Amino acid sequence: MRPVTFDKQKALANVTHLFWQQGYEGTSVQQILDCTGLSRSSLYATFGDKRALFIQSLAQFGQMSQAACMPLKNRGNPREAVRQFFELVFFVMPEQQRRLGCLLVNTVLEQSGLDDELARFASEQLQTVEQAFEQCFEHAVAEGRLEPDKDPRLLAAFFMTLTRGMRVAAREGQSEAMLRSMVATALNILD
Amino acid sequence: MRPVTFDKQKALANVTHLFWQQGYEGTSVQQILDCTGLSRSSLYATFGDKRALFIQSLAQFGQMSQAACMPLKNRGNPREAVRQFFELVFFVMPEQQRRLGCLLVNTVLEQSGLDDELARFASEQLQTVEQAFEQCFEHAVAEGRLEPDKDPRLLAAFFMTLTRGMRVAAREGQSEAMLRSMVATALNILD
DNA sequence: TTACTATTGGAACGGTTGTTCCAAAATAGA
DNA sequence: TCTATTTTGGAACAACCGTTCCAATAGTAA
Repeated sequence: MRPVTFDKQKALANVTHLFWQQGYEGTSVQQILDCTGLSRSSLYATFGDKRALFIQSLAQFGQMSQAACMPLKNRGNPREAVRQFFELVFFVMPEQQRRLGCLLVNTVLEQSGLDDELARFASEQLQTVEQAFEQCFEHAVAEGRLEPDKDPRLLAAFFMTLTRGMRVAAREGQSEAMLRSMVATALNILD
Repeated sequence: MRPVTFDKQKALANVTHLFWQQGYEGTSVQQILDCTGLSRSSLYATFGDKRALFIQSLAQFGQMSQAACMPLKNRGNPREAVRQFFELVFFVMPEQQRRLGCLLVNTVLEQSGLDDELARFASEQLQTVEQAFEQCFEHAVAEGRLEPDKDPRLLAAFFMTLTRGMRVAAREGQSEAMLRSMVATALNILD
């Protein structure tokens, strides 16, 4: 048997980055071949067609998003947990990468009404992050770190929506300083 | 001379609605012909090519967005002005329309990195709305309706980013009740 | 070295894209 | 009614889309 000569994971990462920049419809199979160095046959053999490949990219990106939820799972000051979440999602990466926004958000907007299955898949990944927020706040209320009149579900939706908005703003080129200020402003909601 | 038999404004409105649903790349010229009833020749004669037509759609949508800023221009309680803005942008229309999100936001995400000129044009329309927010808060501070330690520019960016996020959430199918709650939560920032 | 098998490169496919062009149709003015 | 002018319908275009297929290649095991 002849062995595969390319790194599947690395190829997928490159493709994900391409989809992240240009979206699903904006990326052609030819560009995918160029950026991975794969041949058409190899691409279809290892990943299936373009749509299947895109789903794998969404899944990979979703896992990265999950990783950014880690601070929300540490018990402690919820305000600090949320701050660290935004730090991970927006400010750890270089500006060039922050300007791409979020592949999941981009996909929801691009594919709603066109391929609702893709849009729903992306949306589900985002909801997982929202659940991490919600659990963080639930624990905080239970442990007295958050006033009991705060609604964990509403707060989670609020911060998730702010995240979505900041992803859009980042793609519009909003400055890091302004993004940081908005986080600081929003954190007052928790007091 | 032979007169034109169709209503140009109505045709543009139909096209705008189509772009709003499906995006720029997701909409084919054939679909545009079907939804307007125009022939290829008439379309190209009156609107130019697809890209030029899309720009006209963006401009039309931008004007609608400006109209929603009216409450921000009335002197009075800024909190009430902001509340009315969200009322106009999200809750006056039927759910079916709210679920489309915002053509400008959709375009920013779709076209950044592909056709930066289109993305910038859409982004500029959004910034005009942000300026309306900023002037509203500036006046409010000057007239003592808002505490002087509030930064109008930051508050404007914050509410604009919340709007962007809510537009995404609306396209994801977020309920009206939840969207209303998020507005109520955000308004606390002004206290 | 030989035979086998999975991988690979590239040609070829039908379909759709946006755009152009031209002849036919239709109306206003004379 | 006749002419002039513009709109209109539809054919035709080249370019690109995603996908399939097949023969050549290359590495492995015997």
